[in-house]
Amino acid sequence: MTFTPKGEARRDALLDAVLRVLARDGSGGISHRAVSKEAGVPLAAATYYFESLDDLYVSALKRATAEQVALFEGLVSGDLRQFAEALYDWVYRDRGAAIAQYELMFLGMRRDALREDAEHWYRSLECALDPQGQHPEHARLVSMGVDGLLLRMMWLGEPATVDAVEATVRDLISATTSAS
Amino acid sequence: MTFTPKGEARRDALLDAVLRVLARDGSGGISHRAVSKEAGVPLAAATYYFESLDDLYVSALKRATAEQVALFEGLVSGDLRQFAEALYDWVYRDRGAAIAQYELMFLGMRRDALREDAEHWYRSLECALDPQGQHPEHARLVSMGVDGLLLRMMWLGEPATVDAVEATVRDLISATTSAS
DNA sequence: TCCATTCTGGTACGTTTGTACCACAACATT
DNA sequence: AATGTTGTGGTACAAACGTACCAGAATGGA
Repeated sequence: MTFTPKGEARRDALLDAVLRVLARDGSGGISHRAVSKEAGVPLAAATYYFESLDDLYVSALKRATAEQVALFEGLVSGDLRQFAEALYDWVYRDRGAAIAQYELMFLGMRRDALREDAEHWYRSLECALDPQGQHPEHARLVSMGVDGLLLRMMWLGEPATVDAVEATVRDLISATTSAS
Repeated sequence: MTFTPKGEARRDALLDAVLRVLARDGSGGISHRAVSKEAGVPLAAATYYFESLDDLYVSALKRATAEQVALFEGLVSGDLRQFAEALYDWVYRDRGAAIAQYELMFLGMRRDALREDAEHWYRSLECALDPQGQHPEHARLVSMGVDGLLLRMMWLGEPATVDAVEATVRDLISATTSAS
């Protein structure tokens, strides 16, 4: 499974397209034809670079997850403002993409091939909250809250401002500090 | 769209089948044929009682959501043990069904027809935590934590015992009490 | 330059899909 | 008993699907 640079580029274009289709139409919208059309490549390219639809699917998820993990891990620890901005941007900049990420999470629960990556993504959230690993129990509680916060943002569209997001994160953190 | 009692029973059987297929194969497994086969009725019944696949889908979600809401609302307020047991049973008794419920949540985010029900389900969690509506901000934070807890249970299989679930809920509640 | 590998893009095939249709059985109402 | 509504189940069909195939273009090392 080794490709030329140009081939690799086409492969990447297909993976990008998967994420766009996913963000636009949800997981039901994924098909060889839809993705290849979105990527602007012939149908056969999708079957040439990925041995099955499942492979295409899983590869795209792995990359999306890795990007998300990198985003979380790139956050300066303790900078709540930056953290809140990251959450805000992620959900509201492209709501479809954020929803897709969670849809993929649940897809990962049903596919062993994705489970490991999904757990990694999940735990990276904890690491962003507790980089030193000094308060694991605290991080655990806060990450639960942040997860719920993200769902609420996607769903209800609130908190609707960066400030409000930051305030909520601050509440979650300061609140659970006393219990850790 | 009114049906005879027997017709109504068949309709219900189809809705039940949707939930079973959903729990077993995920949202991608839903089709007229799969559902009718699962329900033990001919294909045409699925098209007779539901004007489209979307209608079947949406109707099943509405019922599943309503049941979930009833479960939450039936909880005796303040009885954390009972609440923890409800969460534990819901996730671990039939993990596929629990995952399906969340998959449907995300489906609801993309379909206006489901949005209202989804929000209702979501808010019923808050009501279970704060029946009197006396501490809305507190309930908001705790419900976020419980949401995250549910995801973690589905995903990582932890906390793995009723006691541990209860302890976590207790932590979430007592912790955020100080911030409300 | 030659040749083997890699990549291209069009086409084809067998399945499964959503949905429509229809002849008929069951039923309720008069 | 007659009649109109409602439910039944088999079948049909066009579309979309995953995937396989292949003739040839492009590419890179000998």
